Amino acid sequence: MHDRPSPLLKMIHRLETRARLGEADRDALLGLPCSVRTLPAAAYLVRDGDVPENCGVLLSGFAYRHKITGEGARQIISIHMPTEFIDLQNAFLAVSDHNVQMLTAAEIVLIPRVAIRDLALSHPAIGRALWIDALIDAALFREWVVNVGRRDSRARISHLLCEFSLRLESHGLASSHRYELPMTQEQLADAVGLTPVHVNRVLKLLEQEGLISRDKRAIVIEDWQRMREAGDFNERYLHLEAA
Amino acid sequence: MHDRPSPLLKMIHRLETRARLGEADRDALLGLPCSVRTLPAAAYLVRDGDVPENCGVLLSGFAYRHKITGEGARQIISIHMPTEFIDLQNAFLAVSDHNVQMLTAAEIVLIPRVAIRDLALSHPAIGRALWIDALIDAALFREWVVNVGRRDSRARISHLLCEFSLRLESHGLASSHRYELPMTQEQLADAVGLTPVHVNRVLKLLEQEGLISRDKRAIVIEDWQRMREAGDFNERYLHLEAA
DNA sequence: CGATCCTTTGATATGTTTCAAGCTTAGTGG
DNA sequence: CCACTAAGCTTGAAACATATCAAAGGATCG
Repeated sequence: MHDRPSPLLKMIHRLETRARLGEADRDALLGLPCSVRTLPAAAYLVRDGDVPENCGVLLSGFAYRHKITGEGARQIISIHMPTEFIDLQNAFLAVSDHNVQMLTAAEIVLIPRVAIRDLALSHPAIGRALWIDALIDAALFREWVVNVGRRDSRARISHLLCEFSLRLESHGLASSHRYELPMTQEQLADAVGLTPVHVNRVLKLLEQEGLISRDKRAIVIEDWQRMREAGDFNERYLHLEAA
Repeated sequence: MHDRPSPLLKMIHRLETRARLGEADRDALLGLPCSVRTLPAAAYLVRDGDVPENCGVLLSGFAYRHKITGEGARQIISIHMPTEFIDLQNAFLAVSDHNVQMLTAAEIVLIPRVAIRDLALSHPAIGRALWIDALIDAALFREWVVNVGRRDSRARISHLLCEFSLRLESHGLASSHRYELPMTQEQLADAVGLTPVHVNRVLKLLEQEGLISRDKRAIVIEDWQRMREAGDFNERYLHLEAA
């Protein structure tokens, strides 16, 4: 008999940076019932109003959450990278209040919501790690409210690009403020509450100012200090030290 | 010897609507070390960058959370009513990423963060109730991102007025869509990402349209159905059934 | 009863959207 | 391997929603 390595290994590793896990905690996590699913870009995992049976962990690729207004406008609410829980709230809330969709082709691990919930409640160290995860999630939402509510277009976009850079680096997926932005300008627009046309103009402007350079969707932040200022960016809300 | 009734009674009662608590859970909550503090309107409880020792529960009055941008603009992020936790995230995250300020004079109960944290991790039923609380908090942030990102001024303000109405009613603090809005138009503006001048004009408009009526800060939503439409309001995100 | 804070109103300025069209790139089938 | 197509990006001109500036009018509270 021979165990395949759990698809959750990397996620567990990330949780260990949040709270020290014991042997029993690790075993419990490894024992979680789960199934891996491969989804193409743009596939929905959860829809607004669904009553999901699972929580998803992103293994590879990028995902995003969004809502559609009555007018048909879309607002992207968060962007997720590998090893992150995409919809932890399903563990405790019955009905989903937003959509979860793939930004790129992606693999996700599905874990029954009750399994996650029971683990969070029965294993203090795991509970703690999940709490931190969920609370950082909420901290990002708060910052996005500010971004979209009180910053002009240049700052909004700069802020998002800064956030993306630091988050990717903290996941070990980029360095030197250089990365591949996995979204179209239309999606970018929906993340910052602007039109795609205007996003295009602002990106061009940032490039002219020498703050960034672009090649297709590859972004290089050429001057991190000035970019931080342009985006009114302060990484405190990312709570990177909690990781 | 004679115990004074715990100031936390109402909050505990609210938690019981989230998860069934046993005798031991209730005792643990009642045994929580805590102190009551009375704060005047506009007093700060926590400031961005603080490392708070406590979590606050609102006993009476209203509080709000906000952030200030580098340009000096303020964005209000949430508004809190009696029995709610104002800053649960302090239990698990060391440094605060936003300000918590009183909207009106208020009484708050301070509970040491470690006490809350240990309780959340050691008592599954309490943990569950707190999880639901925190996740609903996050659900409101998400809706606010949408509100501020993708709705025009009329819808934004209508949405906020609808949210306020339902939340107050669910707390037993209002009925018939009639309530006292505990904020100035400037604060309203900071909650929806507009200027106070424009908020004023939109309120006037909503009044002319017969959707609301006002007297000082007393609001009556005269036509709930049309107001819901105007605000593109769907209460799903409030997860009222979880209560 | 004066002073301060809030609300209301008008005129003008501006950032962003909307509309429309051309351009580039990547993918697909002949 | 080329031609075709669809998707995304870029650009310009005009329209519009909201901001800004400025000042007057209420309300509230020592």
